[in-house]
Amino acid sequence: MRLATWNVNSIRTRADRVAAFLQRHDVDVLALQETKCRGDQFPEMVFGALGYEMAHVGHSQWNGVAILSRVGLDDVTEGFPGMPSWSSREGVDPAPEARALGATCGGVRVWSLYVPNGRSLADPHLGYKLEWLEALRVAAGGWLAAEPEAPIALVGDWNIAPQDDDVWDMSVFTHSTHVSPAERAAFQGVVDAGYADVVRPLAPGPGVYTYWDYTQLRFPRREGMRIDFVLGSHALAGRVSGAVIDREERKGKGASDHAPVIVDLTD
DNA sequence: ATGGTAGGACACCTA
Repeated sequence: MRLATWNVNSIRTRADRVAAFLQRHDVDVLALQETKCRGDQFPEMVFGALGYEMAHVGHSQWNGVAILSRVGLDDVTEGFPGMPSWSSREGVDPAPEARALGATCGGVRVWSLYVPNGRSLADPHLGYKLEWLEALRVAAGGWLAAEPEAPIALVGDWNIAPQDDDVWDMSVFTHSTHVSPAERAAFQGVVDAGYADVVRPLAPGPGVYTYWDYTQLRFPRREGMRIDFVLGSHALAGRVSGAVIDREERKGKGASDHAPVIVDLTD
């Protein structure tokens, strides 16, 4: 089974590109983030024609996650138990949730995750991000406590660069989110709950990234960040036979600012 | 301290 994750930055703008990607790589399951459309706007026909079932949770403007699968799509769940809601906070404008979608595909429990962007170290969104990750740690730890050998993949845009090598220049990030000790500890918390980064051993850094800002020629200058991850439970990690970050997808006009991450699993 | 570019409900916010 071939599993991929991609922050697509608008599924409507890039539906054809995603379709071509699915075919080029022979992908079985694709988790998408930042679909940026309502449920009724999702281009279902494009992917249905290719034999994929899909589930998606959307919003008019931001966020939005989806899972496409041609190996079954069962037990679809919006959000994880305990997932905090930004809009429940007082004194701040409601922001869209639509950040987590789970489904069982080909026997693997797949979660497409779009971790909140902390915006800046002083912004209350960073507190929300940490709260969200803590709730994920608790939920994901609970799944393994109940079933230690469950094959579970937590995939998506984590908005965290866990290691210094995951950004092109640490000095640029000294007072920024994505690299703060608190965010890195939150990421490590999920790892400690029983989920390993299954891509890094097969695509080690430095200089290996999944995201390049659209501005300032970051991509041609190779100034990127590794912030998209496939974290796998013990049972899932033991089945990983390959991993690729498809840097080619960041090239050319009409590219997302993120590259897809692809993992091969033995049956 | 700002700007650069790209997305969206588009002249303004978010990434």
